[in-house]
Amino acid sequence: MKNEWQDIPDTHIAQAVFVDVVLPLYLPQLYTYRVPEDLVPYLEVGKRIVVQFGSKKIYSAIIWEIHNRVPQVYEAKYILSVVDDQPIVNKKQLDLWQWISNYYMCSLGEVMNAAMPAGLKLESETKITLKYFEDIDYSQLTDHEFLIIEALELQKELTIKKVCEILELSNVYKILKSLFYKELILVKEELNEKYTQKQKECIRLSQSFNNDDALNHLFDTLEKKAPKQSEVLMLYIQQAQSGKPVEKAVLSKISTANNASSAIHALIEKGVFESYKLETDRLIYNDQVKETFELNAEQTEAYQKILETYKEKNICLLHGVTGSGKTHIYAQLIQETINQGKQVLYLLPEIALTGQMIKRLKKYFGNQIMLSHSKFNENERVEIWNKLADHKIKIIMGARSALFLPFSNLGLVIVDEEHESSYKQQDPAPRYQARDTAMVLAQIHQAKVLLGSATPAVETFYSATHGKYGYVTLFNRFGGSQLPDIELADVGFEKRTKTFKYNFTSQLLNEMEKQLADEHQIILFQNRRGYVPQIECATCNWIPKCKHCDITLTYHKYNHTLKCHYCGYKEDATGKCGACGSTDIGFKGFGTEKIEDDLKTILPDARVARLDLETTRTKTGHQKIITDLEERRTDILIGTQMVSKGLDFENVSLVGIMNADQLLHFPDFRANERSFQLLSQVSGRSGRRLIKGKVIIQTSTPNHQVLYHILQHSYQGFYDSEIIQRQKFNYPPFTRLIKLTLKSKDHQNCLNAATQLGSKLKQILGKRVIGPEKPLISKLQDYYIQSILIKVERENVSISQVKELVKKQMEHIYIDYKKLYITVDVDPY
DNA sequence: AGCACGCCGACT
DNA sequence: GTCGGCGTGCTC
Repeated sequence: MKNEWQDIPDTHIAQAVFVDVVLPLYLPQLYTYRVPEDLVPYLEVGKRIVVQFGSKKIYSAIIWEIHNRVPQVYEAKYILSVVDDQPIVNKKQLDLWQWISNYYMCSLGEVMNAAMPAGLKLESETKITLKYFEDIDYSQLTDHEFLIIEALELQKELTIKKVCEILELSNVYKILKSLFYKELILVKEELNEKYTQKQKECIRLSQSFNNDDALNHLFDTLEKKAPKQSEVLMLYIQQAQSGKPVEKAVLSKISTANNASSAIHALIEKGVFESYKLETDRLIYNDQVKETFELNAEQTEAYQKILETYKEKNICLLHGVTGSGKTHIYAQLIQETINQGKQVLYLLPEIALTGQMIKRLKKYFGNQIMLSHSKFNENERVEIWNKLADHKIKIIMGARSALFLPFSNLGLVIVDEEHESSYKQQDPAPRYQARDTAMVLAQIHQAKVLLGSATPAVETFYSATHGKYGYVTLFNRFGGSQLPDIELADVGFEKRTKTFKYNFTSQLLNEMEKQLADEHQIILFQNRRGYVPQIECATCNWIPKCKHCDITLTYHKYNHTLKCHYCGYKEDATGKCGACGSTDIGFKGFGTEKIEDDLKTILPDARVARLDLETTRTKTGHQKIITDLEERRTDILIGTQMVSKGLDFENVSLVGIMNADQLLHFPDFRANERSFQLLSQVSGRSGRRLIKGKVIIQTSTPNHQVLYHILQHSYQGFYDSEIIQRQKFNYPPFTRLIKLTLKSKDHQNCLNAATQLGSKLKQILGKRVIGPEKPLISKLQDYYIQSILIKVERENVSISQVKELVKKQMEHIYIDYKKLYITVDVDPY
């Protein structure tokens, strides 16, 4: 017989336990902590633990790995506690983090920062308090110290940040240290839970009044002496009949008494009511599914085809024109997926998240669906996170960051408007492309992906037509509305014939007058906000530039300022040349504000509105402009990019593109693709069920390839000519790009570092390396910029090896050059 | 990213 | 001579 005692020790030998953790910091590695024996049973990958990092800071970190490898070169600190009962980040999420960190060349800490709502990341704050309240020898104090003590006598507790504010200093450490050694203050690190459950105050009858006799008696006395209280009590009883808790705020709101809340208080005082707190959701949504939907014949066919391709492929592109009813197909697939008990992620570009489509899906799916976007505050984000983790919702509709939510059982990921450049996060790291990351997420979950677009990204269409993705089309416009007529207006020609006035060709202007006479509405698209982009001295050609950036300042007429759209720098427009003092200042180019102004002269009777960053600063501003147009209080809407997305207006019959040239001639390999997408999309705003729309594009290069394909409404034509260019010049989808950006406040330092890094990379990668070169914007916020582009072919080269190599070379550069920052952007946009 | 330590110039 | 500036390197 086996000795039972011998089996046990192997696993139970007291072996030190360590955890590798992810800290929510921009640090390249994981850190190893030791776990006290009593906490070992609570360890689990994905749980949060509390650790001290550095000499004082305390953070919550995520457990990445639990192991027994004793660190050889340093003594590991002990973890302080385990926060969660259950892992807060599941294994699949961590797999995604790992992939993003590898592919986009960033640290796990950076991914964690993007992935978790701030409310779930705990960080300590240093707080100081007075040690003694009496017997302070003020004569021993410096001026600074005195100020702090004085503030503490009033406020009890101060954060480091407050101390800095009081002293108007950036570095207060030494002063605090001195106070600490004088034994006047105490310094503590406090870890504060950021998330708080929202509470609402509710009212209920106290026990002694909760019977008919007492109530009747009460009514008798109140009716004469305090009619308001009587009314409030009556209202309460009505409300309470539903069985739901009665909110104090609701009660006082529905009461006709003008100060009902004081009546409620009086009743509380009398012991009739009791007030209590109820924890509540911030996210309130409809309970019932309100609408159903049906697919028409073409949609049904497309839907069937999608299901068919899913038998072989996991990814499918749904290529459908605007208004062809893609939403219905999405809805059908969502329904199908949740019927199988699986979750759905529906990604949209941020700007589209305010549109009508969301309202529609909410009506179909009621409380099974939830929105997640940047306008939500931290507490709301935590609630979405928790709701999904607790399986209280099945469908998430959100912007790119929704990828990071705690899905456990995804069945379908929809990426709508898949070509949108806002799927790519620019800054800070992780610089991920949400569409591509969504495909990886789906793979982790064994889920299907549906990419939807009317103008697919060239890379996507390439994959779809080369058998990598399924491909389904949907081309008939819903409700039988037709594609708009598109015309080009030749700016060069009209300038020569002197018919070009105030940035309008006569062709566009005549059409506008005609449409207005028919009481139709017009959208004008100008990809530039402000009044005019530049002002220029007519005498010496001086152009005002930003002090901190290599950017021409934009003139804004409404507050008479010159503004840098990159760093926000502002200065008053003096009306004088900064070089020669001449007052003969001219305008160059034009923005949305200028168009609005000009229209007042040209079409004084038209009601004009403007939709751009300036007018939509406020939350409600955006919506007001939209509803004004919907309800026909606006005749002409002038807008930037914003007008191209997610808006459908019944009565808009004309879209004017003020200047297509700046789009078409933008120096970037995606300029053609962007132009085609934007022009198609803006054109799609014109014309609906009853009206055949018209689009007029003003350009000085009417022979441009892209415009030709726009006129033909031919995506295929555009793609065919574009893909040849991409292959010829080694651009995606034939290569992968890695862009390195070097920044330094010292111009020479930046240039030298870039040159050295460039030549080192060229030694190994040869002509795959382009640059270094001065980018279009060569200085931003006082930093000089150089960029290096690496084109890596898709076949026969290991991209991960290239990445390793780049990393190594970057490390060398960091040793040789100080005060230098390098950012890496994989698949830049 | 913080934070601590160390070196250096501007003042009592 | 000290105070406070900022530059550099480390954090398990």
